[in-house]
Amino acid sequence: MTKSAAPKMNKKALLREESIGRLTQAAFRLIVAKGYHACTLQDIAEAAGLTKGAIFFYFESKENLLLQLLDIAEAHIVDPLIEHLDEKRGTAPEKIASFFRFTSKQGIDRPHELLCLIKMSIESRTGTDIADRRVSEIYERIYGMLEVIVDRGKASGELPRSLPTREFATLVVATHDGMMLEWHRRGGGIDGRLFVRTVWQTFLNGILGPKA
Amino acid sequence: MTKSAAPKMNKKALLREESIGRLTQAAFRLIVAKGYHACTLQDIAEAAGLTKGAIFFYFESKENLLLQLLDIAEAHIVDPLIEHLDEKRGTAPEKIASFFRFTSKQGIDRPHELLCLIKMSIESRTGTDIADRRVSEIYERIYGMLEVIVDRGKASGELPRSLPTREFATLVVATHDGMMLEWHRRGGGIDGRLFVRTVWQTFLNGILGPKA
Amino acid sequence: MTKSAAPKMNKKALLREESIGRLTQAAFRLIVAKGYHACTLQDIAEAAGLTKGAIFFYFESKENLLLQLLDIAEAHIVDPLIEHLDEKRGTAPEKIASFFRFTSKQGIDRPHELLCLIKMSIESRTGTDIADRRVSEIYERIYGMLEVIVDRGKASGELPRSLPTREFATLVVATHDGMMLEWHRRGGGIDGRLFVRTVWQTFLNGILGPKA
Amino acid sequence: MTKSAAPKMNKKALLREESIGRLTQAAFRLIVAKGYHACTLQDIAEAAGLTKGAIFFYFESKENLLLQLLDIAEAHIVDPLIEHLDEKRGTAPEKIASFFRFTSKQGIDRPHELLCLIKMSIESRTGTDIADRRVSEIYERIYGMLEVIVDRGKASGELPRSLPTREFATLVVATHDGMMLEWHRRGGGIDGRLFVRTVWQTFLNGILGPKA
DNA sequence: GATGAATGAGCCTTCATTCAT
DNA sequence: TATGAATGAAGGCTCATTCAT
Repeated sequence: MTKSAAPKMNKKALLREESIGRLTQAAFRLIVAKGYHACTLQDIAEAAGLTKGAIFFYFESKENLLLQLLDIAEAHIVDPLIEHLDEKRGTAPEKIASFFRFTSKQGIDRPHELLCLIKMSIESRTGTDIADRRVSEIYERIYGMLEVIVDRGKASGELPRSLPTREFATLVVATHDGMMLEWHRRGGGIDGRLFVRTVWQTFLNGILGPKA
Repeated sequence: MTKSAAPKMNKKALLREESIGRLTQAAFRLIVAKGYHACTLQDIAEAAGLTKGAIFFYFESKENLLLQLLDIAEAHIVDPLIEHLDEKRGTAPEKIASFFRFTSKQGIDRPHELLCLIKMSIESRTGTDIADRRVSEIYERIYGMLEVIVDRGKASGELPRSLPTREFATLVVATHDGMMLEWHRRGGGIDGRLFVRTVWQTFLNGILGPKA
Repeated sequence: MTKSAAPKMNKKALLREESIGRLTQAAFRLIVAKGYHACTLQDIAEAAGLTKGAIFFYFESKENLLLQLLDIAEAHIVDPLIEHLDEKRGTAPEKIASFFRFTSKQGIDRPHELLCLIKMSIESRTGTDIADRRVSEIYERIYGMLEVIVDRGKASGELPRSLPTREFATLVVATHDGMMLEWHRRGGGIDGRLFVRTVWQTFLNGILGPKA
Repeated sequence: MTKSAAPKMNKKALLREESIGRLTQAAFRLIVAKGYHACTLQDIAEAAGLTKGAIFFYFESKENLLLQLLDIAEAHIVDPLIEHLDEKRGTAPEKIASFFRFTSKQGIDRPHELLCLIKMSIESRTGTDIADRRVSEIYERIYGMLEVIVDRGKASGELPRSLPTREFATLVVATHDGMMLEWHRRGGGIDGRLFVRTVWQTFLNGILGPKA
C-alpha cells in the first residue's frame, strides 16, 4: 500500500520510485557497513546498479542523501516508537520494556535504518554540519520521551525517587544502542532473540528487582 | 616516572618523545571527535603544532599512526584491565562490577584512548584492512576474558546456569561501550560519576537482584 | 579508417577517442622528452588540454597509462615488424637489413612510440614493477625473432657459423636502439635518411663484406 | 696512490675521503640501476651507510652530487680516452677500433661510471638544467674528437670520401652506447668479451671490408 | 531519467632541503 | 663530522560535483 498509493501512477513515477528505493537501500546498507565518510557515492551507485549522476539527479548532494536517509529512519522507526509508547497504557517499567521490545523488532525488520541512525550518531560529534544537528534532533526526541516516562514513573512511585532522570534515560539509550551495535558486530555469532531478551530482562531486573 | 625514565636523556630523544606525544594526543582527540576517515593528517599535525611531514617522519602512514594508537590504547587500557581482573579475587558478579569500575576510571583518566578504541570498533565493519583486524583482535581479548568469568561464575553457582554465556558477555560489552559513548555524547549535560554508578548498579541488580 | 571505423559513432564515443588520443600523444611526447619519472601527470594533462582528473578517468593511474602506451607501441611497431619479417622471403642478411629499414620507417612515422619503448627499456632496470616486466616482455619478442633469423642464417650458410647468436642479436638491437637515440638526441643536426642508410649499410658490410 | 696522495693526510681528511667515496660509489650504482629521478637521496645515503644529511654536507644538493659524478666520469673515462687516441699513431680505422677497445675496457673496469654517463645522456633531453648541459658538453668532446678522426681519415684516403662525417660519428657513438646499454641490460645472459669483439669487428668490417 | 565526461578541491604521500646539535 | 628532526613544495590519487546530451 505504501508503494502503490496511487494506483494510476504512471510508468515514469514508478521508475522513479524504483530507482530512489534502490539508491536509498544501497546507501543504508553501505553506510552501516563502512561508515558515512568511508563510503563513496560510487559505491552506492554501483550497489544500486546506477551511476553517480543518478544520485545527484535524485538527491542533489551526498549530504542531502544522508538527510533523506535520516528522514526515512525517523519516519519508520522513531515516529512509530513514540506513537506506540504514547498510546500504550502501563507503568513506567512496562513502557521501558516496551521501548526495548519495540525497537528490537524494528532492528530485526529494518536493521539498516536503525543502525544507520545509531552509527551516524557516533561517527561525528562536531555538531557543526546539518546532518549532525539532524541526528541530535532525532535523539533529543527519544531522550525527551524517555525522561517524561521516567519522571512520571518517579512521581507515581513506579520508579525509585532516587533515580537520576537524565542519567537514567541516558543509560536506557546507551544500553539500547550498545546492544544493537554489538548485535550487528557479532552478527553470526549470537542468537538475536536470546540476546535481546537477555538485555531487557537484565535491565528490568536492574530497576525493579528480579520479580518484575 | 614512565616518561622521565632516564633523567639524563639527551635533547634529541626528548624532542622526539615530546613530538610523538603531541601527535598521538592530537590524533586521539581528533579521531574521537570527528572519526578516523573524516579527520585529516593536516588537522592532526596542526593540532600538534607540527606539519604533515612530521607525521610521516614518525609514523610512516596514516594507517600506521592509527595502529600505534591502537597499540597504546591496548597497553594503557586493555592490558591493565585484564591484569586487574586476573589478580582480583572475588565472585563473578564482583568481577563484572570491577570491570565497569575499572574501565570507567580509565575512561575518566584517558577518555580519548578508550573512546578511540570504541569508535574505531564501530566506524568500520568490513574487516578487510589491517586496522580493522587489529581492533577485532583487541575486542576478542575482552570477550574472551568476560566469557571465562561468566563460565566460572555459572560453574560455581554465582551466576544463574540459564545465563547464555556468549550473549551475556556481549551484553556487558554493549552496556559498557554504549555507556561510554553516551557519556561522551552528552558531555556537559550529565554527571559522570553518578551516571557510571547508575549503570553498574542497575546492571548488577539486573543479574543478582537489588540486594547485591 | 582505423580511427573512424564507425562513421555514425555518437558524440560521447567521439569525445572519448579524441580525449584518449590527446592524452596518449601528450604522454608519448613528454615521456620521450623528459623521461617517465621526471614527467608529471600535470604536465601531460596540460599538454593535452585537460586536467589530471581526466587521466584518472581514462587510465586509473600513472602506471596504467604507461602500460597503455606500451600496448600501443607494441601493437603499432613490434607486431607489424614481426609480421613483416615473417612474411618476407629472403636471406638472413636481407631480413636484418629489412629490420633496420622497417623500424627506421616506423621511427620516422611514429618516432615517439618507438622512442618511448627504447627509453623505457633504459630508464629502469630493477625489473620489479609491472611496467618494467612489460618492457622486458616486448624486448624478448624482438630478441627471440632475431635469434631465429640468425640461427637459420647460420644453418643455411648465409651467415658465418662462427657468429655467436645471442651476442649478435644483442648487437643488432644495440645498434638499432643506439641509432634511434642518437638520432633523437642530435635532432636538427643530422640528416635522418642519410644517417639510417649509413647505419645499416655499415652494418651489413660488417657481416657480409662490402659487396653485399 | 690516487687515494693517498698526501701520505701525511690526517684522520679527518681520510674519513672525509672515505665517506665521499662511499657516497659517490653508491650514487653511481643506484643511478645506473634506477635512473636519476627514480633514485632518492635516501636510497643513496642508506646504500653508503650514511644519512641524507651527509650528502648535503659533502655535496650541497642532489644536482650538485650528479655534477660531481659527471666530473668523475669525465676525468676517469673521457679524458684518458681522448689522451689515448691523441697519442696513438695509426690510421683512422685503427683509431676507431681503439675507441671501442679502450672504452670497453673502461666499461668493464668502471661500468657504473660509463653507464651513468650514457644513461644520463638519455634520461632527459630538455637541455634546460645544468646537469643536462654538462652531459651535452661531455658528449660534444667525444663527437668533436671522432669527427676530427673521420675527417683526417677521409683526407688521407683511409676512409671513403663518401662517408658523411657527422652521421658517421653519430653512428660510432650510437653503436658504442647501444652496446654498453644492451650489455648492461642482458647482464648475465651474454659473454661480455665475446660481445665487445663481435661489435667492433662487425663495425670495422663494415667500414673497411672483411680483410681489415 | 540517467549517463559519461570532466573538473577541482583536497587528501595522503614523497622527497629534497634546512638546521640545531 | 654527521645526524635526526622537521619542513614545504609538489606529486599521485580520490571523490563529490557539474553538465551536455
